[in-house]
Amino acid sequence: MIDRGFVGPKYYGVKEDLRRLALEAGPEASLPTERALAVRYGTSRTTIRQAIAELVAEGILNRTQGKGTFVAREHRAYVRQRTSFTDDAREQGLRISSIVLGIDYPVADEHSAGQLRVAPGTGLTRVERVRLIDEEPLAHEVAHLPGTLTDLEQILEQDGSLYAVLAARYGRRVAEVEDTVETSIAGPVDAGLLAIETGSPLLLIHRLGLDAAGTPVEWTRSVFRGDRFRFFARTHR
Amino acid sequence: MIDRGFVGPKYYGVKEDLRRLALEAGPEASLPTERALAVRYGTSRTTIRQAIAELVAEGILNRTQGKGTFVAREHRAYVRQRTSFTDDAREQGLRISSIVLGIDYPVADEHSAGQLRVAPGTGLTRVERVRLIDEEPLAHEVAHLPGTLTDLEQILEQDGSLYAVLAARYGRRVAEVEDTVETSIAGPVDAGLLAIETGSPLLLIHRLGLDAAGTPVEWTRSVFRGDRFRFFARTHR
DNA sequence: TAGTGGTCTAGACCACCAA
DNA sequence: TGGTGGTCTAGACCACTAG
Repeated sequence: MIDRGFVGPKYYGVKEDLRRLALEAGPEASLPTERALAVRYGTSRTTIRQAIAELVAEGILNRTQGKGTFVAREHRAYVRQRTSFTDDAREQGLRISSIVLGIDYPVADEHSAGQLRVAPGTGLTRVERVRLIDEEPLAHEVAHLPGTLTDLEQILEQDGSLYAVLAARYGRRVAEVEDTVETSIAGPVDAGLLAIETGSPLLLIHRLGLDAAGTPVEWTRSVFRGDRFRFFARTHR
Repeated sequence: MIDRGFVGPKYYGVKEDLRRLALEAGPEASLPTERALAVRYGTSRTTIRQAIAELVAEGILNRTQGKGTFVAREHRAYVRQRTSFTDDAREQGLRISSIVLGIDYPVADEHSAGQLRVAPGTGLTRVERVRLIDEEPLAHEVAHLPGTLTDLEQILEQDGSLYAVLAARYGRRVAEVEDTVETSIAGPVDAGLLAIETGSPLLLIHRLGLDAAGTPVEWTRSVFRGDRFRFFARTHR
């Protein structure tokens, strides 16, 4: 609605041109090598890499050391419409799975105690997982549960839904959830777990699950791949 | 919970060291120049810039051409708890304002018609604004309203809240909103409007406002600064 | 005008992958 | 082994800010 004449730096022109090429070439197509692009555009490889880097951050391109640079499959389709990752995904007919990285039993520090509304020093159960959709890692989650639930591990392997296990085994039903959503940047750990590059944008979501009485049942910190995930919320005014 | 030994590339060590320095120095503190840091760390300026770039993307640092690099004021405190930016901000005691970039009257294309559930070709009112908090640009919004509301401009200047104007002047009350939240990357236009760098992470939010009968009243595309904004949602299961 | 960050170059070596 | 992307260098010039 406002006419914006704009001429940016050279890498920006390259970037927009590559974006167009990627769109035409379609998913899975491979791009020329960085060195070839540098020749084609009459620039240095650095300039090409700056352009590619931003397109990777936007989820348009993927690149793998030793292999090459490719047009990403476009599917930012996953939403979080209800309250359970498992339910959401099943509803969309997606094959979901989890890798349990670890379960341990720390005592509540000041922050987690405040979130879960228990006394600092209370025993907690902490579950660290990577969530996958169609075999692709999508999220890294650390859930904090009040109490020491020592038989959680075996149960979780059967049914990937933490909420279902909490309800069926422990009688803790989540009736309401509070989410905060913000952006974050992948550090090397999250980048490795999610198979993305350091510096990629993430959605950082903190979720507090409450039972019908308003008692906290679960407090989870999750990072989701920013290029694959879309958060959905419906609010009555 | 999982021990992760990690030694990254050189720029990553510099980055984490600068992060610590920034934390110690406190908000508004100025960093040494890139050239000075290059000498201090025994690297090239390129390496220093890569470290700084990621800290800027995380909202830890700001930099301005010709001035220098500074520790950002930490305040990612703004939430969107209710349904109106104006209400949310007032509730938190923040000074908010808007700049109306333009109002025009396009006809609905296929996509906006689908969102607003009107026939393609229907007249719309489009309002493009920059939203500011404490004089700082925070969001860039383009709202689409069904119908041709030609006297909107003067009214909006008096009361910044589009929702309030829609209710008071046109009897359209928003009873429910649906938000989708995803990440995006600032292009040059958004970067200029929001006073951030190209490539900075953004929260891209699409909001559909419905009245009590479920009729769409407003459909808005917003980009929020990812380093300053936190989205909040409460959902009953 | 001096100094800052912004962009770009041409090249080097490394880490990883596939044949 | 050859080719890819990943990191890094030493330097150049430009655009912008401030005194």
